[in-house]
Amino acid sequence: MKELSATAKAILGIVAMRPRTGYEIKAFVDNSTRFFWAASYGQIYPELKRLAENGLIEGTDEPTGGRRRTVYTITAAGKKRLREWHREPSADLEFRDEGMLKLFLAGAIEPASAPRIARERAEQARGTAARLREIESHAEGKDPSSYAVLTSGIAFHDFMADLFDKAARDLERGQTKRPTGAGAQERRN
Amino acid sequence: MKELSATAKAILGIVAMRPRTGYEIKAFVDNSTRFFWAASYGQIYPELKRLAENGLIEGTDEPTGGRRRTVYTITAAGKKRLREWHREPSADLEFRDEGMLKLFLAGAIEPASAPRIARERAEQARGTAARLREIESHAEGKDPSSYAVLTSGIAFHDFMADLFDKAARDLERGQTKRPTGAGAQERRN
DNA sequence: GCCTGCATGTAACGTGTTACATGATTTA
DNA sequence: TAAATCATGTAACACGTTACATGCAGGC
Repeated sequence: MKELSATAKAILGIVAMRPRTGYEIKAFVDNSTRFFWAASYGQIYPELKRLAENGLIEGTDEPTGGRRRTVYTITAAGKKRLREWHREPSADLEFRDEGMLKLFLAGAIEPASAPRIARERAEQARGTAARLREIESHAEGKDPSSYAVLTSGIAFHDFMADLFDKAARDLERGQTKRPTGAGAQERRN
Repeated sequence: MKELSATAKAILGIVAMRPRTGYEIKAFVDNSTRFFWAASYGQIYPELKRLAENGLIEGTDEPTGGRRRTVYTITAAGKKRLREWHREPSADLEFRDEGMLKLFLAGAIEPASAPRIARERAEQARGTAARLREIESHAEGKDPSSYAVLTSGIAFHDFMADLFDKAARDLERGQTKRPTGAGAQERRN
């Protein structure tokens, strides 16, 4: 039995919260972890099968009328595996941000458009923060740690919005405080 | 000539800053855009060929002694393409954060370890911020917009460190301020 | 003469998204 | 009865990383 991918662990963890079908897992991901951990049907269904084959979860047929339906429950082995994972060091966060990329390259493309790019990115962040607040208001994962993550997500996107607004203002004024000697040196680390 | 991938645009943009070899592009990415846009040789070299075939960049052989070396320069068509891209709406930022995932699932795995997870994640963020400060101190991309992005990256990781430290403190005290009625309602959006 | 850095490339692999196919149940 | 939602699944494709192969140049 090979290493599990991080996505496999995410699915395993969600099943650990309470038994669910593949469809329910997708719905749960879409309105909770989506912003830091997404998953598609193309991953979920094959992964559920693999986890079941490895004895980490167990599927029970629970049809609703004539509609087939398999509910997965975590096993003792699955719980053990999750606790092990919890103790291992985590991978660095990875993110790709096309807005940042555009802003970074603005000088080589059209310097004058830099403030606009920054403003647009700020707007995007505000939108995301608003959607997270929406989720928070009828929050499902109500235990302390998942609530902490939700709150952090909101704070994070609020922060990004402020950051890009500030960058836009600086760029508009042409006051980007470039590293011209003293100023930049005194605060390294 | 099909759509360019976002990575293709990143490479095109870097060539637009000044002519470079594939090797130099990789080095540049590794110590500037890496934290919001990474790229590997496996992408860079094939992509440079494709961009050249499409007439967006042009490769010139400039060997150093007997060592073959191709320097790529942006063409007029390439510049045009970049300006078009600059005007299109950007994709949402996407990020995956294994530390956040662990924290989110902590309640279903081992609630008592949640503060530790949060502290570790904070430590990681401090490390990343420190590496960015290092880059900032001998910054290559010195134009206002790329400098703004670098500064933002530092502020971002500092913020993440504070965020997770704060979450850790709250979780230690068991004071996670859960959405118990009024408090949570009054500030939704 | 050896190691590090410059330089180019590819094959294999793993991961993830999109689009499609199928069909039952519930609600308007 | 039509549309939305519950439910499962896969095939094709796109994207990215890792590991390897190759070879020259410069400094110790």
